[in-house]
Amino acid sequence: MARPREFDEGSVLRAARGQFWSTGYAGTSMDGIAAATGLGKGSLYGAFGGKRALFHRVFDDYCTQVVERVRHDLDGPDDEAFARLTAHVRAVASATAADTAHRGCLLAKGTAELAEHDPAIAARCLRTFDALQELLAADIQACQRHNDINADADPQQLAALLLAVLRGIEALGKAGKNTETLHTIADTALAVLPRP
Amino acid sequence: MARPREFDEGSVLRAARGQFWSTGYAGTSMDGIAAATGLGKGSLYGAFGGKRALFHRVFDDYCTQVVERVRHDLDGPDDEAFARLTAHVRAVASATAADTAHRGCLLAKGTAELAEHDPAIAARCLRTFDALQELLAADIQACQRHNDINADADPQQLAALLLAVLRGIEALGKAGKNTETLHTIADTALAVLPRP
DNA sequence: CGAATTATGGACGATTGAGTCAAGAATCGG
DNA sequence: CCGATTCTTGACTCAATCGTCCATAATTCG
Repeated sequence: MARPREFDEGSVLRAARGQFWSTGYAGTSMDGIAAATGLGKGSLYGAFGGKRALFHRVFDDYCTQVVERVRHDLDGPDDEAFARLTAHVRAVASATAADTAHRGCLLAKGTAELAEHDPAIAARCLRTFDALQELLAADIQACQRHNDINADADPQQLAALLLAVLRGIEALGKAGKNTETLHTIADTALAVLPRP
Repeated sequence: MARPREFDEGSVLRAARGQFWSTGYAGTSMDGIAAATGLGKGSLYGAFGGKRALFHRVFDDYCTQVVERVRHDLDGPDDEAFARLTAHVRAVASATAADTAHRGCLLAKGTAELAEHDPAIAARCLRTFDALQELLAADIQACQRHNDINADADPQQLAALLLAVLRGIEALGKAGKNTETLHTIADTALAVLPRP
C-alpha cells in the first residue's frame, strides 16, 4: 500500500552506533550519519524520529546485546560454572586489551556522557548493570553448589565486586593500561575469590 | 607596564571545569563559559588559547588534584596503613554515593570522551592512573611490613585490582547504583584482601 | 489504471559555535 | 603627561548543526 524502505534498518543502526561510539552523542552529527549511510536526512528523521531518539534506540540495542552476550557466556551446568566465570572475566580483559583504539564500551561512554541529563539513559544503564550483576550472582551460586566457591560467601556481594572489577578493567583499558596489567587484574580478582 | 587582568584565573578555571564536567567537552561551548564567567570571548581566548587548550588545562589540574588528594589520604606510618587503605576505599564509595546528581568523575568522563582522539589526554589519564596505582601499592607494602596483609602477595597486583575496583565503583555510581551496593563493593573488596 | 500512502533526497531556515579583530581602557616607566 | 604594552569588549565571519518541508518516486489496493 505504500512505498517500501530502500535502506536496511540494521545497517543504519550499525553505522549510527559506530559514530556515536567513536565521537559521543554531542560530538556526532546527524549530517554525518546521513552521509555515512547514504540516506537523506528526511529518511533518517522519518524512520528514527531525531537524534535523541536514534541514540536511545542504538543504546538500548547495545545494552540488550551486552546482556545477552554475558548470559551466553555464563550459561551452563554447575560443574563448569567456575570455568565459565574464569573465562568470562579473562575474556573481558582480553577484549579490552584488544581494543587498541581505546574506543571503550558504548555503555560506559553513553552513561558517562548522558546519564546525568537523560533519565531514560540513566534508567537503561542501571537496568543493564543490574542484569549483569544478576547473571554473575547466578553463576556464583552455581559455583557454590558445586563447591568451587565458599558456600558462606554472599553471592550478591561477590557479584557486585566482580561487576565493579569488570567495569574498572574497562575504564583502565580505555585509559591505555597495558595488556599485562589488565590480565593481571582479571587473574587477581579470580584468585582472591573465597574458595572452600 | 601593562594593563592587569581583571578576572581571577582560578575562578575561571573552576567555572570552566564545572561546565566541562557537567556537559562534556563537545557539549560545552566557549560562549557558555564566557557567559558563566562574565568574561568576553577575547579575554578567554587571550588567556587560555582556545577550547582544546582550556580543557587540557582544566583536565591537567584536575588530575593533579586527584593524585594529591589520594596521596594525602594514604600517607602516614606503617601501623596505620591498613586503616588508611580501608578509609580511602570507603571514602571513594561514600563520595560516589553522595554524588546524587551522578555527575561522576571528570577524569573518567574526560577519558571516555577524548582519550581515543586526543593523545595528550590519553597520556595524562594513563599517567594519573599509574600514579594512583603506585600510591596504592606503597600503602599495601606498608601494610605488609606491619603484617596486615599477607607478605606473599604481590603489592602491585593488589594495587591494580584495588584501582580497578575503585574505578568500577565510580562507573557504577554514575549509573545510579544505590549507596548500599557501592559500600558493599568497597567492604567486600577490603574483605577479600589476603590477610596473614 | 488511478488513488492513497509512505519513502527519498536535498534545499532551506534558524540557531549555534569556534575563533578573530579592532577600538578603547588600564597600568606604569620615563 | 605620554607612550608602550597588555587586557577587555563585543561585534563579526564563517562553518556546522538540528530539524523541517516539499516535490518526486515507488508500491499496493480497489
